[in-house]
Amino acid sequence: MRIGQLSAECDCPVETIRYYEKIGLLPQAVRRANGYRSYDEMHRKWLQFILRSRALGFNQDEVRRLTDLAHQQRPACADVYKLLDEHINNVLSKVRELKRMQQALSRLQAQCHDGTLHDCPVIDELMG
Amino acid sequence: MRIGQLSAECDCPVETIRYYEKIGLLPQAVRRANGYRSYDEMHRKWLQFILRSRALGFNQDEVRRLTDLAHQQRPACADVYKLLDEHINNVLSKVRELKRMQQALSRLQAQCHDGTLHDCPVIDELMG
DNA sequence: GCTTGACCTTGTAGTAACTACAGGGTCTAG
DNA sequence: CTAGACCCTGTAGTTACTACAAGGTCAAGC
Ligand SMILES: [Zn+2]
Ligand SMILES: [Zn+2]
Ligand SMILES: [Zn+2]
Ligand SMILES: [Zn+2]
Repeated sequence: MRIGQLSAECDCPVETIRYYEKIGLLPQAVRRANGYRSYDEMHRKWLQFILRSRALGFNQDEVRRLTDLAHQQRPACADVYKLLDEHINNVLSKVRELKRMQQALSRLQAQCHDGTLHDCPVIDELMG
Repeated sequence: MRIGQLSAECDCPVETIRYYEKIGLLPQAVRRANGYRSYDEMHRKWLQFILRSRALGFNQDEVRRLTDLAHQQRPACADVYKLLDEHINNVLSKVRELKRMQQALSRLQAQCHDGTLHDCPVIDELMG
């Protein structure tokens, strides 16, 4: 399988695949005589592993730790559990931060009275 | 007021102040004979305006639009209202995305059974 | 046989919003 | 007169990609 087909099957840009290889997340592709990268099912599995992890919000360092764990013959559940725990806490604190913003923003927006005012109090409040 | 004092008063790193000036968010500081930047109350107001906006999650482009509005003699409430509306929607969609992640992560974590297993099913699920 | 087009290669530069120096100048206190 | 705190510019690093530029490879069609 060449990179284009892997890209299509995993719905992941070719540049991203090459990038993951370059930073050592994805195992090196086998090279054909003409220099083209060649992939097999194993590569596809790893790429999907990475993509699923990214979709769950893990950053590159966390994905690397996950792949390291996955490379072990018997991945230690406790390690995975801890990694998930830390990450869930990160996600939850981002949610809290965004909700705080959203509430402050909605409170500000209410001062506009549907935008019918001619001199916006929001600007005044931001100026302090 | 020199940059150090402004930095201390606004709790904002000097580098960030210089950066905001460079990208044109903050009005140019007046220069003293020795080349040092000199600030007055007006600058402090604008810096705080920017910092408050950033704390509400507005990106640089949005902050620029906000400062443009704030520079008008009578800021149009409707414009501010719309800007807030768009931004609130961005924030809400980020919240939804993060909640989706958090739920998926918690579901995965539950499969670990408190990390007492010796072969982690999370890894298997991520591999697909 | 030759060309066209899709595909592949590398390497570099750009994005957002800063942050961290390196290498140097200025000013005040002891 | 010198140590230390402050200031200057400019460049490079961060994250996680994305977008070229410049060029090589290969199969199909004329
Ligand atoms: Zn587990
Ligand atoms: Zn995380
Ligand atoms: Zn308003
Ligand atoms: Zn926004």
